Amino acid sequence: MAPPIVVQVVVDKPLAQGFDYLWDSERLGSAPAIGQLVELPFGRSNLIGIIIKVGTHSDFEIDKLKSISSLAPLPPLDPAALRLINFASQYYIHGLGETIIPTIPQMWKKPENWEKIPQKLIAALDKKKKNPQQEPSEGFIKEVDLNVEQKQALEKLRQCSSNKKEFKAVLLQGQTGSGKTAVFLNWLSEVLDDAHAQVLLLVPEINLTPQLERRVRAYFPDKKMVLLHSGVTEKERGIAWYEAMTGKAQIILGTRLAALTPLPNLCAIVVDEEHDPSYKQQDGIRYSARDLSVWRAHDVKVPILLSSATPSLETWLAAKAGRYEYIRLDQRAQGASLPRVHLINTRDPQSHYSPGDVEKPQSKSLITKTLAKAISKNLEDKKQSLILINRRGYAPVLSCSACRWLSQCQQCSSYMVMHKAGALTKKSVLSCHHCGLVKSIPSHCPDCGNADLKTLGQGTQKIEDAIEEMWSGARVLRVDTDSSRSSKGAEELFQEIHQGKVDIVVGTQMIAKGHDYQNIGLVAVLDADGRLFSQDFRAAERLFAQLVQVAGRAGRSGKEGQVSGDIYIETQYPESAVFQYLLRHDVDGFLSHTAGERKEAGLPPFSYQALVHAEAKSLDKAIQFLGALKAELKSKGLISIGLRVYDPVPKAVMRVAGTERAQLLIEADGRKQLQEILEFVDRELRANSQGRISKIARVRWLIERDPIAI
DNA sequence: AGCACGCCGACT
DNA sequence: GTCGGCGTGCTC
Repeated sequence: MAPPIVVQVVVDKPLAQGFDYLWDSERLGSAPAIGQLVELPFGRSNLIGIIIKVGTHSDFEIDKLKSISSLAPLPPLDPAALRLINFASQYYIHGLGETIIPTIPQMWKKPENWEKIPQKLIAALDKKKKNPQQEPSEGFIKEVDLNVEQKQALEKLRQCSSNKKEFKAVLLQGQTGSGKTAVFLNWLSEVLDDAHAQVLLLVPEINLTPQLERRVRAYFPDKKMVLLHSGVTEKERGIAWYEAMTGKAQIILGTRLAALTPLPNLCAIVVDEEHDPSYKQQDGIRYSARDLSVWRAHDVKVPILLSSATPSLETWLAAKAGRYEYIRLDQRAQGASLPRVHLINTRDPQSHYSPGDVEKPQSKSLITKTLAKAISKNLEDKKQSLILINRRGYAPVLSCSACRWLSQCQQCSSYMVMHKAGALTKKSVLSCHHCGLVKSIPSHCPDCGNADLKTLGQGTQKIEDAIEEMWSGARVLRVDTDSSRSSKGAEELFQEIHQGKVDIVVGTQMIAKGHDYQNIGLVAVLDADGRLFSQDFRAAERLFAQLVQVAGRAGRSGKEGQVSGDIYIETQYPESAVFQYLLRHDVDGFLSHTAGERKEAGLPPFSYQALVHAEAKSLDKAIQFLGALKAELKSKGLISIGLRVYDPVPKAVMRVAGTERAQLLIEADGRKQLQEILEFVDRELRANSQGRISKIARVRWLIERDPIAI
């Protein structure tokens, strides 16, 4: 008798090993293959798993092995997809099973569906074919209509992709309005000349997909495009993923979660706004979709284009050093010019209203005199204004005027934010943005009974009120996650701006992303300083990118030709580098300056970092746990030259929803050194844990490679 | 992770 | 006497 077939599978549990099962070819009706999705009995439940090994041997006793119970009606994940997942698992120190299974859409994870899926799939695809979705298409710029600079960029890109089967990373750097999208879509059109070619197009957030989707449709009306992002329904996502992994879809447009989709005929990757922090996943396996995509392009030998107006320091330095191809677009296409940047020094009394001022508003103004004048002028010119304040709610803290009471959250080490009544909540409330706790507003101070409670600081709601009061005739719209959740969807709010139904928009960073408005004459940024002096060394880099992005919203080309807008930034520190480089629109100067600082301090990208996160009932336990880990590393002689292990510290927001959080920073001069120490840490912690919770003191831990916020 | 097994305290 | 607390160990 032939020896039994043994397959090894991985499952979605925080377990490092695979598990062996018997494969009954007769019952399952086919031979096993690596990458196949199967159902299996596990303990006393049934799970799904992916086959990672096929053979006849097992380290486990063969007659104690259970059998694979069923097989998904799905081709196996292709070898390149498995290599990518395997790399992600090793690089980010995360179990293979819990890396791979979460990338599969829900629809395919239910074995009870498997039998009926084939018919359903055929029906769904048939229906789509009969009623092709008619999205409006727009923004199609033919190659002949590109400007000289764009044509040169396109030519360079073509050279990069002309040698079939060669890896090439390209940075396409150009300010908003320089026509980066038109360049890469024209480039992709050539890549897509091959009828089977697949291209992966990544965008940071779903907000950005509708506009890009319409544009891609305009370029490729005959190509099959699928969308993969969190806004797509489970069923659609299951079908889109299937079409991508079987090579039926040519264009895969999505957010970071699309980066791990198996794509058997992948021929090019584009990462739009490559610097954007939302490419970094912040829970589960904390991967960077941009970094993984670069690895993937290298692995399957295809070109990858990274596009941005403000590249990440990592990418910019790689381009400068010649490791990446460097293509620049320095002109604004279609004749638009750069917005004028104005810094308003809020320490300067001249900026504020003084008692004698004629137009002095009744109440204390939240907006400086300079900015108020500019907004009035902009209203007269019949232009829209965008006011940015990166704080949701009415005020970030409520305080007692008599004692020292502040609206501290009971479960978190942060303050509860005051939200005024609106569609979302019937009454005004205090809300914690960390744990989600909502409380009614106390009428008296809980500590001293004083009835006079005051708000400190301001959020979008308070600014909205202030603006409505100052410009009573103007139509004001607030756009933040609260307003887009309660009344209308974000897309609908954006449409109102597009259609000119609004004069002044008040909102969070949300309004700055992706949407190109045609009639914005003024952009104001209130309270940008909060992020200037953050503990996080990347804060300035992020602030700069955001400011350049919002500045780009002003002064896009109007129908009448050249229109340039103004951007006003209120700050107490106009002399700081971020603002000074912004004033001159000097992206490269800022990056060069930042690179110098980082190099001096030995920070990334001149070193490599990882965090060990720890969560426990008490801060002491979390700190002690990390302290013991550090001591262990020291005693084993693992902290060698070029490797720094810092002391464990409480996190910036130390307590969330009642759990205390701490972290340990590990920094290495080389990637390999970091990999080795992290593998040791993982083995050590796993040996003393059940899952990711330590046996002693019950501390939940997690390793995070290349953290973007410290 | 999720779940059963197991060994000690305060309840019908 | 037993219900249930969570420490410990296992899942092929």
